[in-house]
Amino acid sequence: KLYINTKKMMGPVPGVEIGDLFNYRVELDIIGLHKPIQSGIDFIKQDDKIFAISVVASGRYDNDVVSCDMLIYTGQGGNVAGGCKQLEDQKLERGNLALKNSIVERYWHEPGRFGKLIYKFELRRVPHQVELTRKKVKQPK
Amino acid sequence: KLYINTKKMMGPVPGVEIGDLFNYRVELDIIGLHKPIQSGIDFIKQDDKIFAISVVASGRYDNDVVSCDMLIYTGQGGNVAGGCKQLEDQKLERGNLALKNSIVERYWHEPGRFGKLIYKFELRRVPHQVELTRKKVKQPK
DNA sequence: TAGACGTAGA
DNA sequence: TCTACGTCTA
Repeated sequence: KLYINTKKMMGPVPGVEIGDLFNYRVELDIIGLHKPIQSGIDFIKQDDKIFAISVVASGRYDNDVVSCDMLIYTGQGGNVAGGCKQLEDQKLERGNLALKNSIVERYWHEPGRFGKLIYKFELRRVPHQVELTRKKVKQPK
Repeated sequence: KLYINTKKMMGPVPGVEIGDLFNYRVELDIIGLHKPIQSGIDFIKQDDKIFAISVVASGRYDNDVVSCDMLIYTGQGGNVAGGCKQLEDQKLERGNLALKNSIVERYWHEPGRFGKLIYKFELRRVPHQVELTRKKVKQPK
């Protein structure tokens, strides 16, 4: 059972369970799981500081799933409009800064495919989190 | 009253009246008024030739409303991904070619703001078409 | 695979 | 105003 959430908040989203599958980003927006329509990192401001509350890894970026418990998440920024090419170094701002301030085990930056700096964030599964079970979902045409 | 149309066709779309207002491009898609989600020119292929069946002028391009009966519609192409900058000459292909093949009074090309060629298409209202009456619509937040 | 008059939020 | 792990069709 899903609820409609319009406000951003930290912590789990009521009605969403581990393994839930979605077809479109706007679905995440509607149920409040991840509000940005395109951006991969959602964050909120608290006490003049920003904190990440959710990330999306849809496969568009070169993330690295080290194990079922660890994900190396690629930072944002530096891309030309429309994506594809890294034209500038990524900076520790916006989503990248929010990740640093909150849920990240460790982070660093390294040169990417086009020689520009890319931030990497090591995300770890919550200890003893219930096991992921992929639910079947009807795919669009 | 609106109908759901899934097939592209020439001519008027049942249920759509002159002056109807829409908030989102996807609405045009759903009712079959204009299928492309982003592209401004929709077209179909007939007898190995493409013909334009609808255009969208949402204000993003530098169109020129000469009068309530004439619109100078800007062609497509040459833009960097994400829009904004004209990097190459537009070509007489895709939507531009489709417009040339169908509903256009006359067309030409000229250098745009960035010195690259831009196609212009003169569109004229159907003679004695019923007058446009803007309908009130509730705007999103 | 690339092109396209998108969309919402910071 | 600019960014952003979109989304569809040709």
